[in-house]
Amino acid sequence: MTQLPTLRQLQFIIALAEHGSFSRAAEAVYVTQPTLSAAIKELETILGTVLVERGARGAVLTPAGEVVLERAQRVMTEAEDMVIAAQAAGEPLSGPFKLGVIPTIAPFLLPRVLPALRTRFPDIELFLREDLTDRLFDALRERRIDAALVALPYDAPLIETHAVWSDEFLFAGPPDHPLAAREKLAPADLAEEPLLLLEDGHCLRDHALAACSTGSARSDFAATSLHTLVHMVKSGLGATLLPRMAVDAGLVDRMGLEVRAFTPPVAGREIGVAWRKGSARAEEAIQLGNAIRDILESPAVAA
Amino acid sequence: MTQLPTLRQLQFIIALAEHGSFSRAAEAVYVTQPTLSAAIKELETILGTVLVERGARGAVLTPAGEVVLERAQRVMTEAEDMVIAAQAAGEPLSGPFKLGVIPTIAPFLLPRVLPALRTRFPDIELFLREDLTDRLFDALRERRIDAALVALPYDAPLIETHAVWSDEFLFAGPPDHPLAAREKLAPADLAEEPLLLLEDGHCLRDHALAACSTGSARSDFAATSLHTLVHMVKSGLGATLLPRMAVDAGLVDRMGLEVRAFTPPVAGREIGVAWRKGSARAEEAIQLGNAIRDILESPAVAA
DNA sequence: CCACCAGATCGATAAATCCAATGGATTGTT
DNA sequence: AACAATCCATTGGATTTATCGATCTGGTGG
Repeated sequence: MTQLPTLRQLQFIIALAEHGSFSRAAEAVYVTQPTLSAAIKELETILGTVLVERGARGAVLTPAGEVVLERAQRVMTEAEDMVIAAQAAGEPLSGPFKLGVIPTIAPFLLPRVLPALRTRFPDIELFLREDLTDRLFDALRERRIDAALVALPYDAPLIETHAVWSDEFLFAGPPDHPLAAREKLAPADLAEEPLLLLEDGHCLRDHALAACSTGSARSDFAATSLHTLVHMVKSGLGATLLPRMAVDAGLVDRMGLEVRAFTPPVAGREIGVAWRKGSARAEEAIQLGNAIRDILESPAVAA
Repeated sequence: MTQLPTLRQLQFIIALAEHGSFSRAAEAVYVTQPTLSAAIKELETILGTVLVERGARGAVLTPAGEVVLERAQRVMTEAEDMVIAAQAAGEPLSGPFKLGVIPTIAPFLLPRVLPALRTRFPDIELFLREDLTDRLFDALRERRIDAALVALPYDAPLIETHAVWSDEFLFAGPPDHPLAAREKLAPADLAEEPLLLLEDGHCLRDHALAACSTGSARSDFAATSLHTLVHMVKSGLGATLLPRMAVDAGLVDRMGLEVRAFTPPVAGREIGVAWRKGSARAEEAIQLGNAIRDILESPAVAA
């Protein structure tokens, strides 16, 4: 068995590469320069290769050093992931947990579930971040957040998901809208109507368009949030599809809008949790999703 | 910064999981049982979780322990890869190197390049393994071999390749074969002929079939090696395509077969090196491939 | 009830880690 | 040309850590 390096040594060479100087790297990892020098030297002995070019102006990695650096960073993140995964396995959903939520879910879901979540997981410190799906997925891949609540389906590499519940689409239009009077109403009936939707980038836009298969959106107007969207509908600019969750949360209360469900089969979008493939907190993400489902299914508390 | 475990501790818990007993695991990693006990205990402290269920009949991992085990194994292989990559970067193509070669290349290529390879890389210890492409790729993925010489294109996940040289297909048939007399000969001309090929699993079979687009093989006969294949051709069972490399190596010498090149554009297969994606020896595999190309392009030594 | 085996504990010792101080080499400045 | 400023290597000694042998404890099965 060949001698293995120490994680500490890997940490050191990463710091050395980052700072380009033994002294400054040593400072960064809270050891003295001789300690770091000795550690690097021993790492070079173990690996049988010179990793660092020592000069009067500091230290530069050799090509072999670059190779080692890259691998060392991977080893370190894997090791850190292991620590997180272990802590999570021992005491799930405790400590800091960074959750991303898309803007068409956040304002309607969070007020409803956050209190219950805190009751169920008293040790959790939930950090929330509201952003578009694309950017949340980027954040997941870059480990800036632990999980995200998004609408599915949404194709994304290196991302895994777990469905939590279905969010039905409702028709919403001005009171005098011709479709509002129909007995039966299918999403496809909107195909001929100009649809008022959120601006590009919001997945709700794409899912709504997909729901009324051949429909096309008004290209001259687009809303930046569901709240502005309903105001635009109120102004008679067109009809739209709203997620039931937003309506239940009171999005259109006292707006004087015509809102009605579609005749079955209903259309909608699937809400789910997403996490980076291989994430140390994948199991927790699933548990969180299930907990949210439970909370949503339990009778709502009267305000 | 959270405290990180030691690679040694990870090594210990892997051994513990493997042997199911503190004493035997300690033996396996050449420490005493108290040492291993202390190390595991400290690992549990660092991770803040109980990893092992201690019982009178030995030790069993807790669910959290299983999670840690899985991650720990990944960290360890990453770390080992780092050592290998570093050593390879410092002194490329030295030490043991396990190379797989497909059967339609090995007997014709190796005698020609092995001596020169040993001259060029005197410190290498080349271990050779002859097998079908599928099995070589499995071996690459399972880290049992470092690189493989195969024929491309060949679709395989987690495998990367680097083309080395092109191996032209030649027509081979009995002397009285009607096609042998043609002035111009294209692979497509074989479409109507019954083709004699290697048995299923050999990539040469697929590449040859692809070369004469609509061709179909004789389903009643298939050869197990190129040597038996030429004997079957000699017996008048049909015609075939042979890689030029095999012919150059003397496969059909004194056989009395009609062998001729196709009129350009010629058909053939690409020979290349393959390695597991992310392999620590990817760079060496490429270098080895380039070295083989150099050797093949240099004037052949007269026997 | 008693061996027996497994793991925990203990005390001593060997080894690794770390630091402060120092040395040698190079670069930039006066 | 001498000097000051960096930078990394080295040294020696203090501290911490790892490891071992011996021993203890607590379940299991006979």
